[in-house]
Amino acid sequence: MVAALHGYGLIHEGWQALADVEENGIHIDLDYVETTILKLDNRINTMRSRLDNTKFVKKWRGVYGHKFKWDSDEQLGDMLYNEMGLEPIKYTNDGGHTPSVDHETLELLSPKLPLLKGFLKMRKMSKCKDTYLAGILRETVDEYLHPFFNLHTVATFRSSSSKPNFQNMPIRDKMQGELIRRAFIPRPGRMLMEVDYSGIEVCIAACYHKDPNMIAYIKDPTKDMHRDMAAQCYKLPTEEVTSDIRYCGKNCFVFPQFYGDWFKSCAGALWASVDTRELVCTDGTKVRDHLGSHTINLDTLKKFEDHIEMVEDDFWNNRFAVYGQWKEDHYDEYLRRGYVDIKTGFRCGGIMQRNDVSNYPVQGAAFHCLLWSLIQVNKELKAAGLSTLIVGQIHDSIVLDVVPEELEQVLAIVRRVMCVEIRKAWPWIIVPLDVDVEITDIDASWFEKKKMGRAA
DNA sequence: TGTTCATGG
DNA sequence: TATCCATGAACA
Repeated sequence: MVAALHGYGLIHEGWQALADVEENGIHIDLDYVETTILKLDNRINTMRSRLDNTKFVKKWRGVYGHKFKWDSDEQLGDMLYNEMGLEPIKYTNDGGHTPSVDHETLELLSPKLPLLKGFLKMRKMSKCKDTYLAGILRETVDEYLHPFFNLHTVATFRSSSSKPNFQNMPIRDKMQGELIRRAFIPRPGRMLMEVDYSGIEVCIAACYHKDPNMIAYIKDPTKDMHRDMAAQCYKLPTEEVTSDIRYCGKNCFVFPQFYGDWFKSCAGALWASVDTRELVCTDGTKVRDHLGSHTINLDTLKKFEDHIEMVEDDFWNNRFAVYGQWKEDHYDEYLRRGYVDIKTGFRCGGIMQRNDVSNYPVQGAAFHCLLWSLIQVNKELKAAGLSTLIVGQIHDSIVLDVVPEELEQVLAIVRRVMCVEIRKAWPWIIVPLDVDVEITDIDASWFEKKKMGRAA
């Protein structure tokens, strides 16, 4: 019943389905947006007055006079590194000429200059006000926001979103997530639901390289790659790995390695996280003390780098040797042919960096799983005469505005299409695909979404 | 117009 | 040889 879509057809039907999504639009609490902009404006002004009384800002104003600007990174860097004589920690991407003033840097400098914490808070508030709330307000018409979902802008054949970008609304920072996502509400009497593919890029990568150990990790629910890698990186037994420690293994080692990072960079990030996240084992031991207890091998960053170099070697030449070999073979194939193909019917050509050659086909095909599903779900919702609507899409997730009475039927459609039908249409998907579902109460905002149990 | 920073997957 | 893909605001 579900026809296989390929290449052009996928984009054509995807574009039609996303046009429906754009037309549907998402409901916005306009009163909330307007009052929150005013509130943030006041808070930012209050913070600025407070900072105006500090020696640092007085000096800054003295140096720059009428050219003083709160948001000038160049002026801030000049004050910190020239006027105050602070030691640069890292540099911007211009060949080592400009010392950075980004969040990580200011955080590290804040013990010497506590008011920098105020600048960091101000930046977060300004971002919320000027990028997100202002964008939502500017683009909202009659209480509905209609972000664009483009299929023609991205090198990997992923989608993008603009005016406003619906795909980078804050969520990692809880305060910012709440400020912005409270603006997104369901249509009256309805609920917002978000369905996302779990670990889709890892699953799709496995369809290319077919590494048996990776496939085992995906198929066996008792196995956990990120937990195991965190344990190996921090030299811990797996029972001592907390969700915080696992998070560091995932985001400081596993994903960077997949994208082509190398051990020195990973070691630095893993090492720094021990302190910045104050990692503590299940049994209460501090990870810093645990690493210190291995003084013979791990008492310095250099020794830790050596350790992570061995972990990296084991990762690519032992644990995921087939994956590692695929990366090499795949790159050689690109050098011979001058292009790489995506399993969903697209060709990436031209001059590509080594990492791009293995990353593009995975990123593209992973998104196409979401796109294929969105097309089918959209069709089935219409065919069944349901009033539930798709109102957004974020690379590996679909956002729906759900009529409560239709919830069970919608869930059945979504799960069948996303986990079952897609594998019939695309037999090259050789691992199971799973979804996570989050949903709000009736009339509750996007911020208040909660995980939904499998039973429901 | 290009750079830096901040936000997401 | 050295972390992938985006959008967007402010500044110079």
